Amino acid sequence: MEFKESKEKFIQSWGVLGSSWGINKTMAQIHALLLITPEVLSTEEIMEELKISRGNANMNIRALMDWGIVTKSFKAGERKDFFFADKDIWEVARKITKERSKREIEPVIKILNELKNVKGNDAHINQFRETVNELEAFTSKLNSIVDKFSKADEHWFYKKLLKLVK
Amino acid sequence: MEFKESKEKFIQSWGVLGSSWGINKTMAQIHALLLITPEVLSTEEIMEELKISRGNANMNIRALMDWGIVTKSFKAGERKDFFFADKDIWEVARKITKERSKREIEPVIKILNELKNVKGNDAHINQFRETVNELEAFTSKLNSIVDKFSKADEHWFYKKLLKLVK
DNA sequence: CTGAACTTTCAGTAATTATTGAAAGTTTAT
DNA sequence: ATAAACTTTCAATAATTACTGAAAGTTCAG
Repeated sequence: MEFKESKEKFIQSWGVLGSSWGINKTMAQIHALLLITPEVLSTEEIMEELKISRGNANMNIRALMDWGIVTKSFKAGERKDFFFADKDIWEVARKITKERSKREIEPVIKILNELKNVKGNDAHINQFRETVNELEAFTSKLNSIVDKFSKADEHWFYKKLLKLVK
Repeated sequence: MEFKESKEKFIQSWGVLGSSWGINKTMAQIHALLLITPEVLSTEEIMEELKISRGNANMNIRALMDWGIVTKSFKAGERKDFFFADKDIWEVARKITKERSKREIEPVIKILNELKNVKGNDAHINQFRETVNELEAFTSKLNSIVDKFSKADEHWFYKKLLKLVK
């Protein structure tokens, strides 16, 4: 396969994967492009490569910076901004995990904890309470694993996981 | 908080969580409703409770059955279908994990493996190859953990995880 | 068979989410 | 201070995705 074709396929696939995990397509594609590019890229270059508008590029680059997986950089004598992606996949996974836990899992745990306190004692309320309790326990456990993961240094966790998988 | 209010909040929250993880809102809400309902429900009852149309209810119930987390049931002397959700959260998580791995992760691994073979040797191609290799390695490892998880019996894995989190 | 009870499908529509592009804002060299 | 170079914002629009409801399909008791 030609490089150009491979590159397009890679960017395309990463976009699809992103969409199915609640990350928008363009954001995932910009990230993919930066991941495979050895040097830094300007907004213009990203726009051109992905055939997207300035506004779209700007917003999604910013989102990637908010997630902490893309960084702004400067070139001597140049006025515009350049960007590059953290190439360490482990680190990227950690940051994404942490961010999604914070944005999506923690608020749900909070709500589940509130809902535990519902009063009453017919079959419906009992089933409700049981489900909420189980979900809360499960989600909290999951979240604490995720948290451990997002704080661990690569080696510690990696070794543990490998052992787990054997 | 009143039961009715709690119930609505729960269904609502589960819908939001679903959306941000690529599961459609209604599907998540139907699942939430079935989870907290001790007895089986008919399509009509689900429609009524969630204020959704017959078509929508039908399609999403079917999707839940495809995922293996909702089951059709029959009542003696009644002609219509009734449904209930598997209440074992662990089991539900396993099934969802397995299904998403199959639908979303495995195809990506396949593509990454194809892309490993790109020929050439300038800086761009080298970076491309390196990124693709790392992503493939990472994703495969992740997937094998997920696979282990989806096959393990509750106890084995649970114990290991607990040790991990300590 | 027939038709009532029920389920499924799907074209049309609504709701949501993403994208554009031009205008406003900011920064910096002169 | 000015204006060129660049970035950000956001209202309008496009694209995508979800939902409705009526019609077609299926099943089964009589």
